[in-house]
Amino acid sequence: MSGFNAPHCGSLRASDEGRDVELYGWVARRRDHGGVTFIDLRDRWGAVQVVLRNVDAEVRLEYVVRVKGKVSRRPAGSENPKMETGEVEVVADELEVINVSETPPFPIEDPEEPDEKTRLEYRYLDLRRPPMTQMLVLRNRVNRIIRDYMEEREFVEVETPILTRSSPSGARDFLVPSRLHPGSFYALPQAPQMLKQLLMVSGLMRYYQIARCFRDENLRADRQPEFTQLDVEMSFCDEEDVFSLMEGLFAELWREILGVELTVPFPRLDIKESYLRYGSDKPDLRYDLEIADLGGVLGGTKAEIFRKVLASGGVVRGMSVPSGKDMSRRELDELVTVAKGAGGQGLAWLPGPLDKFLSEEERDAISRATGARDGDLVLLVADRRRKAETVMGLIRQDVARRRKLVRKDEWKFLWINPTYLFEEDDQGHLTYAHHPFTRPFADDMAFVAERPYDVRAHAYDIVCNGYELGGGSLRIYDPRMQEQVFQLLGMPLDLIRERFGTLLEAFTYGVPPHGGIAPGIDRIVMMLGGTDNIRDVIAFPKTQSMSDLMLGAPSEVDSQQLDELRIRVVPPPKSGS
RNA sequence: GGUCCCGUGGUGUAGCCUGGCCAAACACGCGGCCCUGUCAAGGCCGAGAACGCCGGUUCGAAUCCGGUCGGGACCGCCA
Repeated sequence: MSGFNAPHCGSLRASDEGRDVELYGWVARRRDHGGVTFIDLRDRWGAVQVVLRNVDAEVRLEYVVRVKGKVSRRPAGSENPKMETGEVEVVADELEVINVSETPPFPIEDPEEPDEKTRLEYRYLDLRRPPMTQMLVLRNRVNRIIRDYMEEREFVEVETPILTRSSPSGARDFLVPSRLHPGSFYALPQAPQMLKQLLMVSGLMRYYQIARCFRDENLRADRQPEFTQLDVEMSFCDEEDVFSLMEGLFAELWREILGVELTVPFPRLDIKESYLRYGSDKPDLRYDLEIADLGGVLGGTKAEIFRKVLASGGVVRGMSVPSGKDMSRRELDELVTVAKGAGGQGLAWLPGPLDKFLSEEERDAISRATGARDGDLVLLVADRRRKAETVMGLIRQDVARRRKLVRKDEWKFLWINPTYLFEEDDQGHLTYAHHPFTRPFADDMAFVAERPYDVRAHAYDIVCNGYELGGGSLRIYDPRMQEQVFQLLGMPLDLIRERFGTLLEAFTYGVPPHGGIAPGIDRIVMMLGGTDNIRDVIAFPKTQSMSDLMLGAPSEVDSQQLDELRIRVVPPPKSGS
């Protein structure tokens, strides 16, 4: 028996009328009328109605069956416009149950989704649900379009190792112990960053890879410990080359998959402006809410809370909510909870309890700065700059969602560019915002000693509808500039040599100017598939606590394996003791 | 490391705030019977959960409190 080349259940159409077919699939639904029974037979391509009359067989949901019969046009009036195959049915004269099925732990055909936990435990059944199967197919189409696009432009896909060495980006590594070198470990790649730059030294000129990356950091709805990037690096390029390459790719994906024509080039937004106006480095521009800095208009305020914050170097930010005066106290309290949940002090609003602490001139100035009109409500946050921005950004999202201000049919792509070379770490020290090979604006290096935080970098993120879809930069190829950056960072020579030695040495043998980018494929598929859950676009994902509920990973291993690796496990301290 | 939400038959929900009428309701599914044109088929009958786990409060807890485990969202973290 081979059903491999059998016609697809989901592909039968009126034009197939009269064909004798043999179908293989799963029983998706059964409608037993006594004398006649209908089953919907499902395969990867869809489902078709099979008519069983005088066919003797016990069929239940999810049984695997073979059906022999004739494709017929359905009797007039009984067509089902809801099914792709609804014009036809297969009149069976033979039905074989190849395998029976237990009642599945959740219904395969129900549009209602079961609990995430159950889905992940029985992932193979979850993937049998048609929307999930379709998501896998979609992801495959995305990969294929990407490969075609890159190949057409003469990029070469190169595979890089999974067992590698810690790379110069800031996340925690996953480690793999070495049996032959006890006490030494491989690291799984956070990204093939250094290797793709080495390939530029190799003269490959145009590299790409659909690359698996691993980061041992805490998860979010759009973050998994292992994820896939379209890793790209190119020689002799400038930013415009990277931008137009990517704009072309996204335009192609959106056209092919959604039939949507994106407007290119994408707009660009300075990272500082993005934080100021939207409270985020990945703003969702499908709604118009904008944040204003109120430090200027409140410079001389007598209102204690604002005065204090400003005096200690903090900021006051405000945002007007159109017709927001109708917001209930309860709704405002919920916003306060959002603010506090993000670590903020709270949230104030105008008009509101604060009115009496502000002069009329101040209130007018706030209205002007935030663009508030009659009937609008101004939300205010006072805090350290970073915190105020985070809080305002979350409030902005929340307000947009609850007031239904999001224009759901829009695709708001933009580049976050330029960005800045350095940022402040926890201790207030200078540190690199990206990675230490990010190329600064050459002109800005003139004032690097005086105003290091104002030095712009040739680095960019691509953002769509509030998601960061990828980021990259042009890299430093001038050894003197590189040395200068390391010096500014105060990195000791031996540390530099240890972490970046290979790359720096390679750069002494003729390095071309180069740069790249790495869009996240999982998030791209999320956008195209219309889901906000990254687990939906990964066949076998992990939970928020990084468990695989189906396989039971991670698991303990037997002591013999540990002995071989010369590893001893120190049990975690009991909590409370 | 922190904050918040959730955990009730196979599945999805209700009940929980305002303890007792809840050995727990509804729908789907499941088992049986009837039915030759349905398509979330229909009709009748039936089985199935002491309410994640542990402890406490109380005369009495699915409902209140504490802890714990698991899932989710977010902050920190992470490109």
